[in-house]
Amino acid sequence: MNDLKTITILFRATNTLSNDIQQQVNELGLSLSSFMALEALYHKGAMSVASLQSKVLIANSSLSYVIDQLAQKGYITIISDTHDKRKRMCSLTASGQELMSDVYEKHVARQRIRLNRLTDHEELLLQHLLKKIGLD
Amino acid sequence: MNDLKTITILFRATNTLSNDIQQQVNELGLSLSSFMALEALYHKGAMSVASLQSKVLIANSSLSYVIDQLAQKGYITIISDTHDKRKRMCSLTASGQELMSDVYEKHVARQRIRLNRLTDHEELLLQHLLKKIGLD
DNA sequence: CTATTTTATTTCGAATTCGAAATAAAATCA
DNA sequence: TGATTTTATTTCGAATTCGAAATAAAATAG
Repeated sequence: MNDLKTITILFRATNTLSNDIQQQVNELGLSLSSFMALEALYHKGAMSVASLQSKVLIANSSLSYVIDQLAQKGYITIISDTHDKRKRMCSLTASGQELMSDVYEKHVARQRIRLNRLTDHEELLLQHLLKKIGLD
Repeated sequence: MNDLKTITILFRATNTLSNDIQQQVNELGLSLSSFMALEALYHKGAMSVASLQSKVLIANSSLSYVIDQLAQKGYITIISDTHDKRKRMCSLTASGQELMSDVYEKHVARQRIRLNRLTDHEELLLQHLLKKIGLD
């Protein structure tokens, strides 16, 4: 192997999936980044901005903007940590919870249709191969 | 399988690779999009804006901006097609050619280091699996 | 205990990105 | 042919994104 065809195919696959998700979440008035932030909070519960950043893979300056948007829409609250005043904890509001419980199952169902083109064995294999090249 | 872990891993891997490439091409004063456009022209030769768009996977309005930047830097020329005046053909200038022949091999070498964590067989398998979920 | 370094986050300005509307030329239709 | 539709591309304004600098609090060092 001496070309970058794999990268082309990887980028193209990611583009297809993320466009599809983006289209869905845009109907909720959310960007993909915003949705991923909500998703992290929905599954892992309240966390600091830095923790959230490590989950959603966007620059810290961008994340400030994103969480500000989400707070303005009333989906999350951001409060300073009592013990470490540098930290600000993000958590879903009732409205954010409600949004995600309305929407998340449909999101999974829709994306699973695509992923189910693979057998369980193939899907695990794909995960394994992606992890190998995705580290660092 | 009933979760979206695969998508998380896919996005994370793509993020890692694209950040790495981005970092390299930023040193040349190029964005990832600009570099991908140059790459397409370098390998497939002159083509219309629409053809280029199908290769680089960015919105048409964004591509207008990108090729304008590249033209301003002197890496490409954009000329109207004589036969179909709607079309505008993009092609590398001598300077653009020179840039890519200086830089492309290093780019491949660097990315191959990462991809070579996989055997040839695994890499072909990864391509196969990604194509399955990447269609549409 | 003060000074320095590290960690957490935001602000700022600039670059990039997008969708929708606009423009213009080619193709098709009636 | 003239009218309409389709195709190719750009322009516009707004949203998102980033990197670098700024801010502020905690941790560490001397």
